[in-house]
Amino acid sequence: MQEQADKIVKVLQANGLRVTPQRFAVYANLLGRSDHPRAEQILQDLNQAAPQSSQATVYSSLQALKKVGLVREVLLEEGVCRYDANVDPHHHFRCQGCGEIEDIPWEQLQGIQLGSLRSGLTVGNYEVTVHGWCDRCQTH
Amino acid sequence: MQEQADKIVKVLQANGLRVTPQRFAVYANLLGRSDHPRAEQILQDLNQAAPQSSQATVYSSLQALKKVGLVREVLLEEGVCRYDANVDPHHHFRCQGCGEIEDIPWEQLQGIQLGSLRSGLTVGNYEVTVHGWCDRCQTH
DNA sequence: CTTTGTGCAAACGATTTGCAGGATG
DNA sequence: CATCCTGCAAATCGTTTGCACAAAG
Repeated sequence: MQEQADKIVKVLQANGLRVTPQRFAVYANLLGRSDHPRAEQILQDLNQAAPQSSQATVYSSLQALKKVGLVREVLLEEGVCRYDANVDPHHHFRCQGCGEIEDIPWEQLQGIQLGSLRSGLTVGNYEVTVHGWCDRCQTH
Repeated sequence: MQEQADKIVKVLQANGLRVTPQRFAVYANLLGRSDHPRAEQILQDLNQAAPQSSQATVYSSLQALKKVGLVREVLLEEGVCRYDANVDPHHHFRCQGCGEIEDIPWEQLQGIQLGSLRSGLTVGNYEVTVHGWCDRCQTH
């Protein structure tokens, strides 16, 4: 636990970010969950027991973390921005019933051929979004 | 042109939508462009010469068109909802420089194997989003 | 004539900003 | 001790809503 905390501090510093209790808490919270929360959900989670951070600070922490590449945005619903501390390439599955978002490991969707894209386009990265129904929402 | 207009009227009716000048204009506008505009851009385009529609009506027209499946949303940027009258399955390319979004024909990204998804998930549809740089933005 | 759409303005939710005080390196 | 961060409240952006009037089928 302490070891984990030290590691987070080091990662933040290595990326040129000052380590403040709030920023630490936001990043640690995001690392500890895989449900792609929105800023608001992180805020509530942090302040559940005792006030730890303000709304504006959560937003700015997320921006800072995003800028250095420690978190990324996940955009799968209209007007909703979710965050993910898993920055390794992976795909997403979104349940059309409950809205839950689940990671799909990179290796599980292989065989994509990007070679035939129109010339003139330079590919940086790509990802697949799968829409469907999860276990609990089979009765659509 | 007139032929095209008649066709649009028929499509709207076939989908159970009343044909109003505003709704017609929104759909025709979207059909005539491939740049995935936001609601606001459609509004401005329509009212460029003379007032044709109000903001609220553009939004509600888009909702109605979306509900019957004549247009779809494209979500590739934070907090921004774009619209597309091309509802055939296709993928998207987004330039990280200028933000331009370009369609990628479905056939151009083949070979995706969805078979190995975790059991319990039912696949509805999927799409690939490619991030990169377009012709004009090669100097990143 | 019944139902649905339009336009206006106000309301809304999510995110951003300005600024003064406080903490970090 | 210079720089950057925090917290508050106000501002902003895109979108939605309530309601009275108008138009479509």
